[in-house]
Parts: sequence; structure tokens; C-alpha cells
Amino acid sequence: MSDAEPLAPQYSAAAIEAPLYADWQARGLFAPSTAPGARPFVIVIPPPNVTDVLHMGHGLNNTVQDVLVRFERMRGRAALWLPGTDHAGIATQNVVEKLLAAEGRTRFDLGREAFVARVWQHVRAKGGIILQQLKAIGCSCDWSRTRFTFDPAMSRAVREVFVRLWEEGLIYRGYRVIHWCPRCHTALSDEEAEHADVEGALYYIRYPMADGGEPITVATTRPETLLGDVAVAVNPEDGRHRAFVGRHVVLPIAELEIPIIADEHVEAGFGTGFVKITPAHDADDFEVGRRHDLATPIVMTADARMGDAALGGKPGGRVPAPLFGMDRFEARKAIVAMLKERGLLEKVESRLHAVRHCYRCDTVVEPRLSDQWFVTMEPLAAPALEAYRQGRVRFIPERRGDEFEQWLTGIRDWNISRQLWWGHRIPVWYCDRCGLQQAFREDPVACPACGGPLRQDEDVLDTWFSSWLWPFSTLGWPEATADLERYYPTDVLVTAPEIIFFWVARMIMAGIHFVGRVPFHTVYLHGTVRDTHHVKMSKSLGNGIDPIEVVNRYGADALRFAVTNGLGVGTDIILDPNDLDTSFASGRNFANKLWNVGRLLLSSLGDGPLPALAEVPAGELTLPDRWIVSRLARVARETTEHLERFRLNDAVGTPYHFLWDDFADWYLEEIKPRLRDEAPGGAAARAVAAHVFDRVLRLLHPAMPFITDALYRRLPGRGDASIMVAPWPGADAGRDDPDAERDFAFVQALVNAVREVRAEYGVKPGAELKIVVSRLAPRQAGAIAQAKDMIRRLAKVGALETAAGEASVLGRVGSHALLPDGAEVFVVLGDAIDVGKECARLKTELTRLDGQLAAVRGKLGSESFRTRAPADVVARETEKERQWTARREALAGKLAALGCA
RNA sequence: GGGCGAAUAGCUCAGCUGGUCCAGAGCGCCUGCCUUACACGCAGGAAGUCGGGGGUUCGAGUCCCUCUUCGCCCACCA
Repeated sequence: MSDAEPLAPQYSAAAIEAPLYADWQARGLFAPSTAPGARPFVIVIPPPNVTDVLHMGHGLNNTVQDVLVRFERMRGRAALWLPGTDHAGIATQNVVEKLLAAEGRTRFDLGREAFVARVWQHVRAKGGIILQQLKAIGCSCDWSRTRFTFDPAMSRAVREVFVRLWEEGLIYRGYRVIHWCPRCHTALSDEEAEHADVEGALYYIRYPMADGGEPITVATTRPETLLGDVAVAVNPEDGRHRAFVGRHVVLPIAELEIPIIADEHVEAGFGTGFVKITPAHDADDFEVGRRHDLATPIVMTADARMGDAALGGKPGGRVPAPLFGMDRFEARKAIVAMLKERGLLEKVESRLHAVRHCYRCDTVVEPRLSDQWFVTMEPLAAPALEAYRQGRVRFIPERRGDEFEQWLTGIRDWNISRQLWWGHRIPVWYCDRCGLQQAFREDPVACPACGGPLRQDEDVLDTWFSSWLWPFSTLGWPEATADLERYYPTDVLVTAPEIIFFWVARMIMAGIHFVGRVPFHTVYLHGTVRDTHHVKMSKSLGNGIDPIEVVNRYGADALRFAVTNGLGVGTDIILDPNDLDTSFASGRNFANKLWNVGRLLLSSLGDGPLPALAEVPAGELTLPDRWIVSRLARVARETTEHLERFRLNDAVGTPYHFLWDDFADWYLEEIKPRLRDEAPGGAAARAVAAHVFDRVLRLLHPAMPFITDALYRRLPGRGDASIMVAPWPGADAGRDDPDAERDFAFVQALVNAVREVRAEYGVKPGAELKIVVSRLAPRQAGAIAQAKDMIRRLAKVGALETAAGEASVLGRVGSHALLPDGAEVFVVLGDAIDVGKECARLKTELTRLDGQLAAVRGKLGSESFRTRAPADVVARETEKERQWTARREALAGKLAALGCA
């Protein structure tokens, strides 16, 4: 890739992107600058699951990060974007278990060691594909620092953190009801058990009184847990039922006598007022049971089949033979049928209710009583809340901070143990001889207390227990490395809002607790990629768009343009998976436009070095030159500000419209004749065009890295320098020139007016017209004089006359159009004129003007407006009224002259 | 059940501190052009009661209330 190669006539993303990426890598441009004084700017990637393949969500997430990183790199920061992957405990284990299932085996057939080896084998063979795919979309990550949450170094950080928390007394073992996924065979945290509405039923079941009295009725959505009931509870304040407390009922099917108790937990007004208490199968009931010292019989196995845990693998006890081994949902039906048969089913009401589901496999989660490891979160949450309230970490959009705050305020302890094999094994050892139970930094050989043999806890840690350390474990913590010193804390975290609690909040807590500083000052939460029905894109729903396919068809730049251009702060991205052409048309079109602008310029700029803009004598700059340079100044400022405010849509849209609407449609059209050999003004035009194009390429580079670099390198005098490290256009990008902007706007209005008349009257495209521009202010006359050739060419005008006052050419042979500040243009059409049509045209204009005038006069006529509105607003309205009145008079004059009715 | 957000052209969205926005863009649509950078283009154009209703204000797409519809987050009423 060098500037010696000519630009291909046809833009081909495929032809430029891969070689450029290889070149960036070969030059080491992704490593943070070591220039003295370069302040670091750091982003750590939200590590995708190691076995993931890129989907649009990743495409969006990583494009945003790359835009920010490239922007700051160009601004001279020592930009580091640290990449990596997550071992993703449950997800990855599931993937390999599925592979085994295809072979007709389970992980238990292999055993723990062989299974873990198998997962590693899979990860080594198939893992990390996604990192290669990130390269295809142009991500400028420092690949030399790639991390994996299961790397030895990361594992060491995990171990250190666990032991520290242990030493601080913040880790404890708890026997309680947790969320259990019967399919994944593991406990889940509260966050991993997601609510989803399910069409269910409320079953009203009669429990006969042990003393033969009238049966009571209990309402439940989960009849299958009935066998685990140990009591029926009523609210102590419930007048209707208070008398029942202390009596006993006969638990149906199990045929056991259980007491009726009183507990605050029961809502008196709800249902029948009687609630079955099943401590081993419901978290609330567990608390009730604890308060009343009740037994906790387990009647379901780990895979959610009926079975009395007390009896091991045998039927009996609370679970009678016909139900034994039955799946929970089958059992629900069976138990309901049995109750019905016995006349104990009073009624069934269908009901929509929220049921928790496994976030990895979507199986309905089963509350399960078991021993698990927990982290006491409150002491970690308090400093995080304080940091947030002090503004040491902010959220974009801001409202997401409220969610964060709310969650931290009511934080619950974190269940960190998983009954999986793929993950960081819990570093706790047990001594069966002396009962020691302790966490170790290094694997122990024998019990430090009694010298007896030790066995390690079988469970592994929640995958998020390694993720929450990511911003500092990746930089070498717990070692005091140079990287940690230089790059921590990081700057911005870019991620999806659904991960705030899983990850963002915990990283903030961990950063403060273990390193002493918030891990990033800004959390930018972008939207979700959805289809045209606003359904989140996902592989399982089949409504996804494969970003790699988009790259192959339209290029990474088109992909990136499309996602950033559609990205308002906090809004979702809607794309149509059934119409890639439409979804990515604007990006593809724009890339093509850029390419062709490049072709035009490169064929005209010559090979020699061009003078810098500053070296062109001011006197040689024409009105269009000054105009485009002034526009550029503003566009550079605005683009910078949009990026600083994370308004990516505007950050892309601003240079897009400048390049297309101003630079290509007007400026390039204007300078075409000047670009011909030896044409007057050519030197200035070349210098200005090269300057402006160079700068707009830089402004677009963060969003469209490939095509901008491909073009930039070929600009004269660039040698082979990459735009990646070209300075970001600052105050020196252009030169503000309000006069030039106003004058050029007038010229544009004139050209547009003539074009409209041409279209209106169907004038042949090639035909040159005569126009007379009249009622000109001196400044406007000057503008026309400066842009005469351009007006002739762009409006196809053969003869251009100007007049300070009223034009002498009037009558029924042309069309009038009004220009800014009272000027007007008369387009001579000769016989082509249609008086009726012209009258209609002018009348439409008059009607519109009258409407505006009425509005502004209404305002000015209002006493309250003149006294209460700010003086500058009143002045503005007064000026409007003056101008519009003048226009109206001019229009009325034309109508009269034409003899319109 | 609690909290939050959004409703602007056929579609996807801008419209940032209420007044130069007589309501904008991209895609789509209509008309005319292959004008030697680009038809993935050029020029022109049609298209919106700014979800409904009420209010605040001299003035509201922009602020407040309410209704409707979508969406998100949280949640132990079985």
C-alpha cells in the first residue's frame, strides 16, 4: 500500500481493507504512543466469550470503542485499547457438553480432568475467532496485550482477590435456597436468573384438617412442590384465619400432618390467605421456615425430578412411587390430576406470572436448597455508591446511573460458586481430620493445623468473578507493574446496558476495593441492535445480521458508518436483516463518494508537494476558497465536540454532510476549471482542496478508518504516512470567515433559484439562459462578481447582468425569484414563458409570505410580546417583518407587471 | 407491582439551554439528466394535524399534567 499506486477506478473495500490492516499492524500503530508527555487514554474491551463469533452487538460495541480510541490517538494521547476474551464458564461448558452429546457422551463419562482438557482443546482450536473478526472490522487493539480470563496471570488475580476477601471476612459459606439451573446443573446468581413472564396457573388446593374440620384452601402456582410442605401459614393479623393457628392439616398425597402457623410474610388480602410453606423449594418459605424452626425436606433432585433427598436414590418418604423420578412439570400435571381425583382441587385460575430463567440456556430456574459460597457485598457497594454520588464515575446516558445506584442501594450477597468444571476452582481446602476450612494463595500440601490430608472444594467460581477484575488484572495486578502504574485507571468503558449489574457495577466495586480507584471515569452504554420489529438480534431467533457478511459485501467502513450514523445517545440501532442493501446503503454510497472525490483530486493535484494552506497568500484565495476553509473550521470544531460528548451520530454526520454537500457538490464543482493545467487560481485551488480533503479525511477516520487512510496516503507529499497517527484537526484546521460564508450562501441561493426555475419550466439541460439579478446590495454585487464563472456554470447561465436597483428587463418573458436580503433574480425564458404558470408560482410564494407576515405581525402587534420577550428576539422579529414586507412589495409588483389576476 | 424511557415524513432517526427550523437527514418514492470523480451519481420535487387531550408561557416538536401505544430496568404477593 503506497502512494505510488494509482487509485483504482472502482472503489473496492475488499481490495484496500485487509492490506491496510496488515500494514497498521506491521508498523506497530496499535501500541500506545511512547512519545514524551503523551497522556494515556485507555479502554479495556468487554471481553467477548472465547467461543463467540461476531454478531452485530459486538460489531456495534467494538466500533464505538474503536472510534473513541482512534480519535484520542489522533489527539496525541497514548491510546491503549486492551483486547481479550472471557472463558465464560457456563456458556463454554455448554458448548463442549453439546459436542459431547453429539458423540453420545456426557461430561461425567469423561470425568472432571478429561473434560476440562477437552474444553481447553476446544478453546485452543476454535476460541478467539472473534478476535480475528475484530480485525476485519478495523479494531485498533493492542494485540500484544491480549488477555484471557483464564490465563495464569488472570487466575492469579482471581485467587488473590478470593483470599483477600476471605481474610477480610467477606466470603462465607451459606446453606440456603439459591437459583438452580437443572439443565446446566449449577447455581446461579440473582442476576443470572432472569425474570420472564410465563403463562401459568394458580391452583386452589384443599388441605383437609387433621381434626376433621372443614378443609382449608391454599393457592399455589407450584403444586409440584406440595410434597415438600412443612406448614401452612396465615398472617397473624388476619382475623378470618387467626383461629386456625396451632391446628394441623393433612398434607395431601404425602399424607403427613403439618401445622398451621402465623407469619408476617403472608399477605392477608391475597388469595385465600393460606400459604403453603415449602422451605427447601422457595427462598421466602426458607426464611419462614427458619423463623419457625421448621424442617427443610427436599423433594427434587438436581435435575428437577421428584425424589426425597432424605432417601437418597429411592422412592418413598414424601415422594410416593408413582411420582418418583418424574420431571417437575410432568409431576405438576400428575399431582394436579391426583388432587382432582381426590376432590381436593377447588379451582384453577390461569395467570401470567414472572418466572426466573437461566440466562444461558433459558431453562426455568428451580429454587434449590444447597451449600454455596457468597460474597458479602454491602461493604463493597458503599464506596462504589459514594464514588458515583461524588461524580468519580458517570454514566452516559445519565439515567443509567440511576439503575446502578438503585441496584447498589439494595444490593444482595453474591453467590459465587458454580457447580461446573470449567472455571477457576474455588481455592478453599477442607481437612476432614481436624475440620479446617481455609482459602490458600498457593495450593497446600497438607493441613497447616494438623498435617492431615486436604481436599479442595469441588466448585468453580462464577465467571464474573474474574470479569470484575478485568480493568486491573489485565494490566498485571496484583503485581505493581509498569502497565498498571501507567494505564490504570482506564478512561471509558463502552458496553451494553444489560450488563450493568453483572459487570460494570462489580468492576467499580472491585477497582475501588482492590486498587483504590474507580476503574474508569465514564461508562458509555450504547443501545441494542434490533430488527425492524424491534426484536433484539440473536442467532437463536434467526434475525441476526452477520457483520462479516456485511464487511464482505460492503466493507468494514460501510458497516461502521451505518452503526455510528444511526447511534444517538442511548438509542437502539434498528437494522433490517432482510434487506442488507437498504441497511448499509448510505455507508456504501458514502464510501464510494469519498473514493471518487479522491479520484478527482488525485488526478488533479499533481505529484509535486503542495503549499500548505498557510503559505498561500491571502490575496490568492477566492470567495469559494475562503468559504470552504471557513466551513471546515466549524466542522472540525463541531465534530470534536460531538465526539467528546459521545454523540457519534453527529460526529459522523457532520463531516459526512460537509464532504458531500459542501465540498463535493459546491467547492469541487467550482474549482474544476481551475484545476486544468495552467488555469488561473489553480495553485490556490489545489492547495485549498488538498488541505480540506486531508482534514475531512482525518475527521472521518475514527468512523471509517480504511478508506480514509487509503486516500490520505496518496495525497501529494504524504509519503507513506498513515492517517492513524496524523494529528486531529484543531484550531488550525480552517479559518473562520463569516463574510465569506454569508456571501457564498447568497451565491448558492442565486444558483438554486435559477435551477428551480429551470426545472419548473422544463428548460433543456444544456440550454444557457440569460439572468438579471437586481436590487443588489453592494456586498451581494461583490459576491456575484467574485463567483461569476461558477454561477454561469452551475446554473447554466449564458448572460449574467446585475443591477443595484430595479431591473430594466421586466415583463412577460421570464420568471422571477426572490433572493435573500431583498435581492431578486429574473430568468429570461423568452417564448418559453407561460404567464399563467408564472402567476401561479408567484401567487403561491405570495400566499406563503402572507402567512409568515401575519404570524410575525401578530407577534409584534402584541403588547405582551414586545414587553415580555427579550429585546434581541423582538429586534429579530422586527427585522424579519421589515424584510418580508419588502419582499411582499416586490412580489406584488411582479404580479402586477405580469397582469396576473 | 415499582421505576424509567420513547412516540416527529412510507421506513430508520436528528432536532442538544422553548424564539433564524416558514419542521431536517438517510433510505424509499416522483421528474429530468450516463454534464469524462462518482447512476453506489447529478439537478429538481412530493411527502409530516411533530401519538390524543389539557396546561404553563408573549411564544412549545422542545417545559408540566393526563390518556393511549411501544420498549427497558427492578420485583418474594404464593
